[in-house]
Amino acid sequence: MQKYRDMGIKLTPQRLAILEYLEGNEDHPSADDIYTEIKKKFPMMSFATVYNTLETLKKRGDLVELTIDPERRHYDPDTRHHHHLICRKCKKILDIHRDFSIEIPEDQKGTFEVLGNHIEFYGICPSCKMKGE
Amino acid sequence: MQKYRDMGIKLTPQRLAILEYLEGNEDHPSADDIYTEIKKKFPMMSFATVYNTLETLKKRGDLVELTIDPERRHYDPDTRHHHHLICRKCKKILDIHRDFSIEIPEDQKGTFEVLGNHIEFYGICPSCKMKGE
DNA sequence: CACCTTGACAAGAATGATTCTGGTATGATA
DNA sequence: TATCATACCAGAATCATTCTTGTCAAGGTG
Repeated sequence: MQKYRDMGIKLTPQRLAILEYLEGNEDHPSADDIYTEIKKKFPMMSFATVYNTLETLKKRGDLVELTIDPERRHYDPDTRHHHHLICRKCKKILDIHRDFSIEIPEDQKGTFEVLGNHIEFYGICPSCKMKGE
Repeated sequence: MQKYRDMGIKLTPQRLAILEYLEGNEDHPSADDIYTEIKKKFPMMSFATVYNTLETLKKRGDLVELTIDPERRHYDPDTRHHHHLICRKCKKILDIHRDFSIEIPEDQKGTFEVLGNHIEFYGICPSCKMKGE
């Protein structure tokens, strides 16, 4: 996240902790991951605060919500356009920074205004491949 | 779905109703959509039956679960490999049948075994564009 | 066709992620 | 430092999905 000196958002210790946790984080944590971690430092932390903060960051465009796991939402502080590689076994999510120029041909797109895209690659990660048969 | 004469699955009126509803359906319904519709014919229908049947079909490979909407799961009886176009406003989901040859370059993929991919295009559908400014 | 076994059904309880509520506390600003 | 908007916490509420249990019926067999 940009230096927390941001503008327009009230800085509280809880928010700072969340911002710090997210900064450079490439694990695509869930709200629960964040809550559990932050709670170590702030035992009074409430789940509502985590969700509220995530919502605020999302609205400001400093956080992206991923809809990859049907069980729970994951969050990605990397707001640059990129794609994901997901392990079918351990569910780990990896970033793919690469531009694939994909365009829907006119005849299928019609007047649908395409604003963007997101590719999910799925398969088996190295460590799972080693374990499993 | 292939002619219900399938093998290995016990045919019940409830299942037939669900199969019929799904046959050729391109609306990507949620469990609730299916439940609500089938309930008209079978007022005794239980939600558990819908979920059980969907699970069974999924296991047999006759149904694909879509993780596109963070609110609820959607189901697609079209099991051919294809992609989706999602309207940011009305959340409508459209099919894109087109092969995009996308490959992750070796240096990023490493020994990750990529089995497939799914592209989500998002934007504004024609009817929403017309309504909104 | 009658019987039997297995698996499907309904109803409702349980679970778990996310959202909401209401009252209190605290940054940011003057 | 006083003010005020806004964030915080705790817990309740919501809602999709899963689980449980007792009952029943589909499909195969004789």
